[in-house]
Amino acid sequence: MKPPRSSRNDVFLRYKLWLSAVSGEGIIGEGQYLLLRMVEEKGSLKAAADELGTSYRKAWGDIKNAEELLGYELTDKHRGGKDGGKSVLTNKAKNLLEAYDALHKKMDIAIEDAYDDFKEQIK
Amino acid sequence: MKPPRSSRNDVFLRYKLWLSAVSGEGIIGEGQYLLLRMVEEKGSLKAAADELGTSYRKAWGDIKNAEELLGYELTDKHRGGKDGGKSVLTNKAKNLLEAYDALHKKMDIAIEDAYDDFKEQIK
DNA sequence: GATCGATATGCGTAAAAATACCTATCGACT
DNA sequence: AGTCGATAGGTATTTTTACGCATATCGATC
Repeated sequence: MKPPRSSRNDVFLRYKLWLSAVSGEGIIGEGQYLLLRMVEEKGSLKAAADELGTSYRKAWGDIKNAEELLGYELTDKHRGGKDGGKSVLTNKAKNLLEAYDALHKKMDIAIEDAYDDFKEQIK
Repeated sequence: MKPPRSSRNDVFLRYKLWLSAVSGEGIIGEGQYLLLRMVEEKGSLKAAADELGTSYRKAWGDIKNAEELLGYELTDKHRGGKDGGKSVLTNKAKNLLEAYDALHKKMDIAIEDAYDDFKEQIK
């Protein structure tokens, strides 16, 4: 019995989805989504960055950038205290993440549907 | 009468869709799609690259890369002759472009549908 | 068989994006 | 009041990616 002939050079479909400003500049993509979710879980930006294996500098810059483009804060930031400080998601941020989640789920379903037709068409 | 409050920091949804190899390496994205369509129209890779404002070198490299990953030729290439040479899309390439088109249309519809819900959810 | 222009490809350079480094500041807690 | 660790942010460095340059090759047409 022969193996399917497309086993070696098989193609896959990938996509990226992100929020952008009118300028085209990216605001929230997969990375920022994960970062914000991690902030939510860890309670601090530093801990989130460490956990994701990225630098604090980048994480901080990404969030600041997103906040500037959105025009509102994504995290409530606190310095000082025994633990040095903390970051907590704003309600708007939580809302945004939920919406992003829902959006991504819909797109995942759409692409899965389309993928079958696509493969049929190119074979 | 007040303008809608989201006129300045409005957000948009953007997405990219591409074919990738198992390795994750990109094969065909928007750029390659346009390039191949232009080759189809112009009958030569050079003319296509010129028209799109990119270099022949890059265009050639992109197509070669895609062909290697796919495991088949996207263009029939001819050197010599009065016009120096030409490139013509293979049937497989035409097929692929059609499938890519259909896929993109479906995704455009899906994202348009999801966008309304998204905006409602974050406002 | 000489010509001409597109295909073919290596390689050096430049532009851009990501990452790293460093130093300051804040404030709840002890 | 002193400490500690996270937030804050400027600047340098590295890595990646694209672009440009140069040069060879091919072959239908004349």
